[in-house]
Amino acid sequence: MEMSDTVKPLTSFLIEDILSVKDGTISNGKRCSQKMERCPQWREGSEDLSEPLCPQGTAFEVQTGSLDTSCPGTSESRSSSSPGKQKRSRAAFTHLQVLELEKKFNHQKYLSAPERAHLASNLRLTETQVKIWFQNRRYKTKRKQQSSEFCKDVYKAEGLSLRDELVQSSLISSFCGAYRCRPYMWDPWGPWGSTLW
DNA sequence: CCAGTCAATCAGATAA
DNA sequence: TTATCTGATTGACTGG
Repeated sequence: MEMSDTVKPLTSFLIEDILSVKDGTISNGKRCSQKMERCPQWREGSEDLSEPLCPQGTAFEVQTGSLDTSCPGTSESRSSSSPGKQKRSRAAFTHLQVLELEKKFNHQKYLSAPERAHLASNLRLTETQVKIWFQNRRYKTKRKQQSSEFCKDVYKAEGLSLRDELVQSSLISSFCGAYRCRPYMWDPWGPWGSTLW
């Protein structure tokens, strides 16, 4: 189960991938191209943050009404079923939004309220979305770091040498098995590895 | 009390 | 269909 490094994640969080998008040429943008289909606002070569950036079908549309509703959500039919229990919606941030969020996160892991508000308005996101994004981002980063440290510790504790291929492979496979449901915890290249520039 | 954080989990979207 | 990614939710905790 190779992770992000040998086979890059589909939604690339690699800053090099993200940055390579400038001039509108997406290096590996399978997923991006699909997002583009779903979001007419995302156009190639669009670096202008003044234009509408619309997360898709976010629940915050309902909560705040602050988002540009001109962009259709992915699950506009969600209101059609079970009136009592609203189906959870999931925004699909545009590539540009993620790019800017990543750039900001690269500089600072925590945002003050004014900074968050500014970024949110720049990206046409709600402050809550920006807050949650940073929250998730920090947590994911931390888990990655912890998993790699755990991996190192296992090798140390077991006194394994790299020659012990048999033991090594079984250890790795058991580790991978243990984290099958948490693939982001597996990063053989280190805590900040390739996902963190 | 409120707003923020982390940690864990849920669940939608999509690639394989 | 399954695996993966990731935005959103929840709950416990903290500081002002």
